[in-house]
Amino acid sequence: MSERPVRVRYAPSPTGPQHLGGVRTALYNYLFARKYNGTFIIRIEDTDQTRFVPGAEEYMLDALNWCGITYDEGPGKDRGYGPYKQSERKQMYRQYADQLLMSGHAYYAFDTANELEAMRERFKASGVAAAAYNTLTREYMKNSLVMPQDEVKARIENGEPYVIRIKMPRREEIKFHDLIRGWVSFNSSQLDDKVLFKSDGMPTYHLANVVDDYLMKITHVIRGEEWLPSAPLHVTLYNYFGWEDVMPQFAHLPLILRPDGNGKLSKRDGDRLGFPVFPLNWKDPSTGEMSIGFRERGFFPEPFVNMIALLGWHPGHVQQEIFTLDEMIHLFTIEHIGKSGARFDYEKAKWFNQEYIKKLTNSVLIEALKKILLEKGIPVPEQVVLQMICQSLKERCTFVNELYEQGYYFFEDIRDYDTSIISKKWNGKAKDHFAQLSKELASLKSFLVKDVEIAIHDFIKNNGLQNGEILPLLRIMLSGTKNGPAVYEIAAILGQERTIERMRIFQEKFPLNG
RNA sequence: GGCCCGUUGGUCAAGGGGUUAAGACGUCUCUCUUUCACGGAGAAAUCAGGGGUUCGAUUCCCCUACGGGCUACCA
Repeated sequence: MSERPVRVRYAPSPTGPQHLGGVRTALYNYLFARKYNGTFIIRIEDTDQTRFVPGAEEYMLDALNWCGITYDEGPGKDRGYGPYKQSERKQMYRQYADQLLMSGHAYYAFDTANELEAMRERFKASGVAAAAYNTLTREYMKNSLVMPQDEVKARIENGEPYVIRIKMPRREEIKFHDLIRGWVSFNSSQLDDKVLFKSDGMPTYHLANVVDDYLMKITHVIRGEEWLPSAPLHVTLYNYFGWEDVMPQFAHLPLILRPDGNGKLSKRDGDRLGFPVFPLNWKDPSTGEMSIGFRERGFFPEPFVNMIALLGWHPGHVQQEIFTLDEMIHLFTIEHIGKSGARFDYEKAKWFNQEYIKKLTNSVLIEALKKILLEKGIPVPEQVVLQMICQSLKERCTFVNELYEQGYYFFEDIRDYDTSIISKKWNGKAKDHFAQLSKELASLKSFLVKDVEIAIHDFIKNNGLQNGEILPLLRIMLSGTKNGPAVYEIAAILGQERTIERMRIFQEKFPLNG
């Protein structure tokens, strides 16, 4: 069976926006498929209509698209194995349930929700280990295993609601080899008779999943660790159907944990700690509540994907952390996926984005900056100026939007002045010096960074001054802030006219008490 | 509670019977720049605990502790 062409799938259910973990599962499937020239399939598992959230499916597709994770088969891309949405495959599942019914591996059950609840209470009270519908308890319940044939028939004909449950073997060891965890074994006596087919005519995840994986010729099931406990059920299903020889190999991924405290990462953590957990913005259709996405926060897809890939996977000996998608495809192996859950670290996530920005060509940044300015209705300076701004700011930015936030004074008037320097250094003597410096700057024929730098240095030297007497104040005059690029760069970007202008405005605003 | 999975610095992690136990993020120090950032040089910080096996365990086995997942007519 290892000779079968690799076919893997990412199978989300549209019950809400997918977060980091979902994207990572999709990514690993994608990397695996690409690495082995296989097929990456997306299948929508929407068998539970009650939990359906409008927009969730589109969101997932958009998010994957943003990440550059492309799929070969899936919604809108039928290659003969479709449809790829379980609600559209509804009619296909019943026959498989019937097959199990016929072979005695499944049975009808008529218990109501209340009766099930009562049973659980009863067994819990009597101290029975597993208060579940299982090999022990099923003979006390209302099902086709204990009812006379004609009663079963009558109930069904009367339109009484029923479910179809799997009949788990009594006491068998069920083991399978997990690509990440090695051999994992369960005793069937610990497992319960899960519902395969619901009273609403839809299969449950378990049935649909196994049937679809079989029909779609899936060779490797790469999914979250939360599925590990139900894997023996799936293995049993493969056995009951007689599909052992084409059973996919399993790989159960460790979970992504919250940065602090206990438990897995959730939307709440993002809200509480102030970072995104979703790839894109998500507006909850029922509450209208908006959650910020990595994209909107200023992440580029490349570093986002890079970061997420390394949360649980590492290429081994390789002394490298920044990878392109292609590099990851090349290096990816399931063997190098870790076994333990990884805590999400937003600081590290930011680092990936920052590294990416530092390596970005100015032209890409210029486009991004232009977009921001346009959105804000701010006049866009000429290309050379944008070029200079990006060049000076790129090493200071973690996110693109900081190009604007940190350098807003290039586009708009100074909002406020940092007074700590002013109160310390702005005095009568300084005022005289700056009046003089202003004149000298105004007389410059050329105002390139280098020209400004030379002029200022000469001025300082010729007047027997210290850098500290001029530079910090000039910086405040031109930008209002203590931080930022070299003053000469700021001046050159502003241009001669505006530089002089800002020096003048400053003197007006801070006339030294009268 | 039961079942299953896991445990190398604060975080991501490499390694794997004999090593000074990599690297990165973060933190701190110094340096560059009279700013911030970048860059450069350093520092602190790890094999959960206890038993085995072995000449020798971080590495293999068992137990305990801790963490996590599952325990629905949800996926």
